[in-house]
Amino acid sequence: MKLEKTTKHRQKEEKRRFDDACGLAHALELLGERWAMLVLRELAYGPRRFSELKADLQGISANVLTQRLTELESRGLVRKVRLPPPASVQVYEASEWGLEAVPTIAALGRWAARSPLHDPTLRMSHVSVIMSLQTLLSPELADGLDARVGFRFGEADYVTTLHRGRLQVERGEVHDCDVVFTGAPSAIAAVIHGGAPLETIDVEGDMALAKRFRTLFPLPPKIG
Amino acid sequence: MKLEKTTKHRQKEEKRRFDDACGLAHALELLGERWAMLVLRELAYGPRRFSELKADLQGISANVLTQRLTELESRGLVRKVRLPPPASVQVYEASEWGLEAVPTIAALGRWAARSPLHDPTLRMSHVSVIMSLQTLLSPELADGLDARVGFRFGEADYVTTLHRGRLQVERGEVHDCDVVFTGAPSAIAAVIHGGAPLETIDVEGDMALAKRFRTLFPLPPKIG
DNA sequence: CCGTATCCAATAAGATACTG
DNA sequence: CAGTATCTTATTGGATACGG
Repeated sequence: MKLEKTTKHRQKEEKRRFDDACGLAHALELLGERWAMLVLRELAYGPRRFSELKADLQGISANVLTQRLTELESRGLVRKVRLPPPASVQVYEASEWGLEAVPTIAALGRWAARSPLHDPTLRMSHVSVIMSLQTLLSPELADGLDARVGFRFGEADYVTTLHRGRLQVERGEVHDCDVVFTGAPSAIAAVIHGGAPLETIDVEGDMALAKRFRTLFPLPPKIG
Repeated sequence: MKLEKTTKHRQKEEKRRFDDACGLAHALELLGERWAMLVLRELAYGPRRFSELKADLQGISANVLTQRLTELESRGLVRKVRLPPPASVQVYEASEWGLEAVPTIAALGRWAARSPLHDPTLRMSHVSVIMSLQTLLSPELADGLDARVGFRFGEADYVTTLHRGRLQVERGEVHDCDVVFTGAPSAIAAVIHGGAPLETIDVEGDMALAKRFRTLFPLPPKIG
């Protein structure tokens, strides 16, 4: 005989909980769904529009992106904002608290880079490239070095400031930089993390600084 | 007209990848599936048997647990070990590298505890309770305090050592402790994190120490 | 162009029964 | 105890149609 429907039909509202007071379990309820952490990553350096997110999160479908954004908004990680005229476009931005999770998820990325299964030749978004710089910067190697380094990825520009072994990041027009890297995100990542020749991207400014800069972000050792 | 089957039928082997070189995306391929991080959490303090995992991960089904363990094993985070006779039982243990992810996922838990949606009255496993102590310990509050504190949860015992603002953890028999807490995981968590009266659990040993100990693990402030 | 909503096929998760 | 096998339900992704 069959039990009617199922023993205890879950209500739609309380679907798929872990029912675990552990903070980690709650973290997974907040942003454990597929794509959710990657959406938050894309918002790490400022608000983005729906179509940008869809383009940079290669493979996500519009309906899933809509759902993830709605969920993240209802949970307080993301806000839906309409920019004032004349721009007047709709953007999504991470809340203060949502941004606080970013260093932790970046640390997860650093940990995963030690996996032999990791394939660094795949596509990267510009956000991923900038985040990898912040995450992999070695304070020892950067010790005593001050620099203002610009990035032009085509769809987005960043200015990063190296100071006291930390890399501060701002999105926006490149100006007053000591050196500027121009190229697709994957190409720039290949130069900085993969040891590809500097000539494969455009570099303007202090070439000696450019050469030193690319040595400051050592990949963690692969596991054996 | 319909395209035959689908435009590009994914091979089973390359199912559901993110196709993103970002370390975070790879982390999610390694342990982003439902339950995977919680399985790893359960292995944080030593090997566990299948039935223990199934019991402590309330709500997981046997087939999903089997699948998560198999996947984590094939990815190098977990090893399947048969203990030598006379025990001769099968256990699962985290690899060195797998253990390296634990502080990061614990940090995610700490972040999530600030959510107003977090319900700390739900069930906790003994591993979660011990991990919450390690994660929430305030080095400032614990400054200068040395203590050996035991926990008897019924199904498992731990000895924790407070030294130099850090809490070291070992699973195993309680002995030579300054104070020992005995009770269900949720009851002990309620006393230490929730401010429940000390009398709701068993405390043996230095009562003054017990009273101070429970103040060393402040919850992060709720957002609001 | 900016999204939303809907439908459908393919997977993943869940419940439960069952086997060595 | 340690899982498999099987069936049901939920989620995902892809395509496409729709509203501002």
